[in-house]
Amino acid sequence: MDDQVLRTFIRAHSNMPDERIRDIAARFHPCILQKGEHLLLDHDVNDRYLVIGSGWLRSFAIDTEGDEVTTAFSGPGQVVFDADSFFMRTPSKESILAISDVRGFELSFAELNTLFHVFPEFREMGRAILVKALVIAKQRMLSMIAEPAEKRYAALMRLRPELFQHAHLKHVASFLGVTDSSLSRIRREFVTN
Amino acid sequence: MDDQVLRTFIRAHSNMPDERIRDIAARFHPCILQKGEHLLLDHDVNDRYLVIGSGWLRSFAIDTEGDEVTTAFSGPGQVVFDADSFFMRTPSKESILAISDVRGFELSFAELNTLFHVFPEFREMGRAILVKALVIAKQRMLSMIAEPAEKRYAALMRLRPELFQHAHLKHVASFLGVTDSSLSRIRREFVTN
DNA sequence: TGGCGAACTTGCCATAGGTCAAGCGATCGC
DNA sequence: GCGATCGCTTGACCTATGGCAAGTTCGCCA
Repeated sequence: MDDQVLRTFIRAHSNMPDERIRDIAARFHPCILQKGEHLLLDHDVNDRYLVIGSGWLRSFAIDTEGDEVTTAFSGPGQVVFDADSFFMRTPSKESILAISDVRGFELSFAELNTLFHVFPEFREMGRAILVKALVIAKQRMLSMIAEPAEKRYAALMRLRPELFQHAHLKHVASFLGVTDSSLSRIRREFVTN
Repeated sequence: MDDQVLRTFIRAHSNMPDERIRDIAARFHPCILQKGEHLLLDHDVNDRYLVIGSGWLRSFAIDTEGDEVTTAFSGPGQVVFDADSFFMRTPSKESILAISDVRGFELSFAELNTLFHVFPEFREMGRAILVKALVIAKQRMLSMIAEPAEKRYAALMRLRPELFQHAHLKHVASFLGVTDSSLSRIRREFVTN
């Protein structure tokens, strides 16, 4: 598979010269997942740092009631892994599942660390990605606290409309922090108004 | 001021030999803040990476309604800074305020980066701290979605009881994602039961 | 092609939590 | 020492969202 997507990804998160980007991209391995396959299973140690070329994945945790809570949807041009498990080498508290056929490029923890060591700019990029993940988590937190479900839905619709083409509404619902029934009612308002 | 707290902090987040820890600790500058003083003001670029020796700080953002939402309380032995602003050199979306007199040790962005460069183990520690912050944000997210306010309050009471000695209840309320009235009612249940 | 199950919707009712305004005790400035 | 202010509580009422169960649509597979 062509690693154009991968190079674009690296370029988007750093400002390295193209040659350096090519060197780094060459270290990744192609990865293929079929719809329904897991990239990571709850309780395993995450050892796959995946940059998505095509397809979508869903990350989710199990809450105290035993219900799934979707924590992320990831699509083309995004990286997906559980930072906690991956970097701390601990059993993961979430699972990551392919919700369509997926193609991409991946690295193991050891490989990523080697690259971090060899290319300081790539290490910087790694940090920037962590910081961005943190920003996203904090923003989601804020909107959970301060915005009503309807506004959160509208924002998601506006910012990530493609997501609705690939994910089931009940998973979008748990991502938004509402039940599927409530999401259904919210959507009705949007259609009729 | 004695930098014992600082060395304990470094030891808690890495496994460097004591000598190395001493070298690193020596690079920090003492920091003193009076109650009511800001460590960081909304819209400024955060350039202070503070390890708290004594005292408490509150981090908060302003929501779309213009109301404060408390995003963190930080006390002795914790580090406080806005990762987004600090590492990305962008205007901060939150403020950090001393809610009691504070003593600690700080580094600027430039100084931290120099240390990261000189001591690879310290750089690892920096990453571990980012990852831990991300884990905390995700856990809070989960409990926001899956737990009722009463359970979130009970958990906070259990895990960080000291916090209630230093923070106003209305700020604890916005941290828990409820109004001060609701928190008051929740607390009543806990007293009478 | 018929039937099953999954995804989604909907109605009805229950409830957690929000809003607003008032009360109340402690603290602070004068 | 006294009024103003602040932090917190409380009551009355309201709204958003949840829980549950039934209904609908649709794709998939026997």
